Parts: sequence; C-alpha cells; structure tokens
Amino acid sequence: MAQYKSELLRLLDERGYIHQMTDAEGLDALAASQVVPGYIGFDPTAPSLHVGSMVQIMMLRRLQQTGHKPIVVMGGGTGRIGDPSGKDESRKLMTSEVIAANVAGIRKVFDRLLTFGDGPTDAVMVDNNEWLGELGYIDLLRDVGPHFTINRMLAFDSVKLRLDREQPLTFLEFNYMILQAYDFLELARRYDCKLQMGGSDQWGNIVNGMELGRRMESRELYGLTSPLITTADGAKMGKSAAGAVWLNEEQLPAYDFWQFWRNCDDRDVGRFLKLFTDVPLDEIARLEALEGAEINAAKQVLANEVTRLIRGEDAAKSAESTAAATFAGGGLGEDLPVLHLGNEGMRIGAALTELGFTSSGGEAKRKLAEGAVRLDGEVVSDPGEILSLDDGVEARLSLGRKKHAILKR
RNA sequence: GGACAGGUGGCCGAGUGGUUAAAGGCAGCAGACUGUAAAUCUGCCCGCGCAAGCGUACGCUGGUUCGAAUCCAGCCCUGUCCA
Repeated sequence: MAQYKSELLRLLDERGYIHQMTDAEGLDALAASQVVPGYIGFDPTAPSLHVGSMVQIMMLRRLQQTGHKPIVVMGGGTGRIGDPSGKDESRKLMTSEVIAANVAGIRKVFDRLLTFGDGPTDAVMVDNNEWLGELGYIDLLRDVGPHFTINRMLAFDSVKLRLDREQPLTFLEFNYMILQAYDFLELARRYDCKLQMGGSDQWGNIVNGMELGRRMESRELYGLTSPLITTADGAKMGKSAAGAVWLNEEQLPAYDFWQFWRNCDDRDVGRFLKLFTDVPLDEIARLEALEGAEINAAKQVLANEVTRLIRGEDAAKSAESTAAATFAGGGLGEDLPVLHLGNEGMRIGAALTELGFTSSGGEAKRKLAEGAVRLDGEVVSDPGEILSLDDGVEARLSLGRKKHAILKR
C-alpha cells in the first residue's frame, strides 16, 4: 500500500474508499499542497438517496474533513436523459417538476454531512442543468433520443467502421457520456475543480471528463473511484426487508434505518464502521475484534453512529432505546409504528397489512397459519380474530421476531 | 426498409391445445437453531373473501376451439444480421 503524503489520500486509503485513481502521485502532491475542489454527481431519480450512495456522500465528507472543497453536483440536466451505463432497464423520463422536487429532497442529507457556504473549503451544490440546459440540446435528445438504441447505432456500417479502426466515437451517439464529461470541464471552469470521484462504475465517465479537460483546455484533472460496496454474502448493498434503505425520514423511519445497520452481517461491521462513520480507526479495530455475541455491541455502535450522521442525534438515541425496549425488554418502544384500531376493532389480517408487515390479506393469513403472528407474545393463528382495545390500553402485535407495532384504540 | 430470433409471475428460465395459478433456480417472508448475525433444515411465496368460493395472469388486440401461455391474423416492443 502506497504511503501518501496528503491527509486526504491517507484517510481515504485507510478507511477503504479507494478503488482506482488516474494519477495517484499527482493527486497526492496536489492535495498536499493546496485546497482541491472535488465533485461527485448524483442523479435525482428519487426524492431521497439511499444507502447505495452513502460511500459517495461520505467521500465528499472526507474531502471536507481533510481541508478540501466538496462540490455536490445534482444531475438535473443529465437526469433528464438517464445514465445508460447502469444496467437497469432504461429509466422512464422524468418531468422537470419531478426532478426539481427530487433535488430538493436529496439536498437534505447533504446539509447534515457537509458544511455549505462561501469559504474556500465550504461545500457547494450545483445543478448541471444550469449549464446543460442552456445548451438547448436536451429537449432534442428527449424527443428523439428514446427512439434510438446504441446497440442498433453500433450496428450501422459507418459506426462499426470507425470502431474497427479504433477511431474515437464522439458526440451524438454517446450523449450522456459527453454531457457528463462536459460537467467536469464546466466545474473546472467555474470552481477550478480538479477531482471527480464516483463509484467504480463511473470510471469510464470520469476518464472521459478528464480527457475533455485536457484536450480542450489543457487542464490537469484527476479521477478517483470507490469500490462497489457489497454485503459479505455478495449482495449489492441497500436492500432491506422493506425495500431500499432510504436516507430521508420521509421514505424510511429512523427506527427502521437504525435496524438496517444493527442487523448487518458480522463480517461487514468493521468495513462499514470505517466507511460510514467517523469512529476513530483504533476504536474500530477494537470493535471489529469482538467475537460471538459480543460483536452485537459493535453493531450497536455502527447503528448509532450512522443514524446520528444521517438522521441526527435525537433519532439515533430514540431508535436505540426503542430497540432496547423491544428486543431486550420484550416491551414497547416509542418509535415502533402505531396502529389505531378504531372503535369497531380490526381484523388481524387487515391490521398486519395496514402496518405493511404483510403485502396482502392472503399473505397475512398464511403467516397466521405458520404461527408467525403474536399478540403480546402469544401466538395468534385464527384469521378471524378481531383486534379491539379499550381507551388507554396498548398491545403489541408482532410478525416474526423483528416486526413489531403498537396497537391502540 | 428487409431477413431471422424472441417477448412467461420481482429476476432468470421451463412449458407448444385440457389434470397449468403455470416446472426449476434466485431473491423474499416465516418456523426451528442462534447472538435482532452467518450457515443449515423446513414451510410459504397473484389478488379478494372468515369460509364456500370468486377474480385476474403468460407483450397488445381480435379470431379458431367445448377448452389457448400454447393454433391463426394484425399490431407494438427487443435482439441479431443486411440495406
């Protein structure tokens, strides 16, 4: 492992953020001698980012922690086209209104993790629609672009010929790439941005941006990618029982967010502590050395610290005490979801589905038959059971060992 | 524009006229075992209904048939190759 001179690369290296760099020595020297403005782009495809983007977010935080300037680029312009490099089925085009709303939602998490302002190392957030929109090009792409596939375009003789001769393919065929490359150039112009970071899947795009900067304006730009973070059993990170693990409270309650981290695989604890918290490395070394049931203590630290960063101190405390009351005490924690049964009471299957524990009445019935449903700890298996409570009385409805809710009248 | 191949449940992928709500795998959920972990074993896995039962479903629209995911026609979409 290389010995870096700059605090930035040392930190990124020892905490596991580095996958590839374009010019490690050059970047190291630069970061050791001046404030480096660096950016990462985020596509506003949803009103919140999820844990899959957390490595990138934390990289920006590390950048600022080591005295550099983070630039958050919202892909308002590129988002109107959609990144074709993701394997996902081509995304539906979003309207400008939806994109604007998503940008506003995504912004919240950055306000917690970065310090914004006008100072030299203060973070800034920009929307690439600011410059891409003015190109007057996007509307054209949106109207015409969806009707052509790259695959087909590659099959055209004129294109194939150029590929075979190893001549560069530029412009119209690869619009997204071009616009993203243009981002880097524009940021270099506006903020003297020197560095683009991103996931390892963005390597190609990052290199394109560097090339563009060098060719058009002889700028020396750098790229750095993070490894794709998977869980120990090989799955892409970010899915939980309820689906994607969103960073915003509106998409996922803090208690569930906390539980996601609390339930991580033993083997992931140390890695996640390094990547997603500010816990000092020697403390992490101590925590990840714990074995057997003791490692649960480390998972609690992980859950607390990540939740504190992303959701705030109060949310973390509250989630922790709810978990303690629910699991250790077998009682009720205040963060558990609450379901009001109403005066008439509610059929148990309907209650389970209402809470989102089961996705349909049929599934609720199956779970009842399997003996997975408990009311105040007692197994309930009768699908005809009607839940009803008096005023001021609370009961606990559970599905399995992990899903619990408070019932009230 | 032409030739060929293909579009099946969250994903992959069988199935070429009836016993097919549709094999198998993955993912997911639950039970056992545990440490709110992993691994393993077991069960479940379209919707509505307390239930009897009903309703939807194999790209879309029509047709043939007692009966279609399976046959026919048109259309849409995807891929491969050719212009």
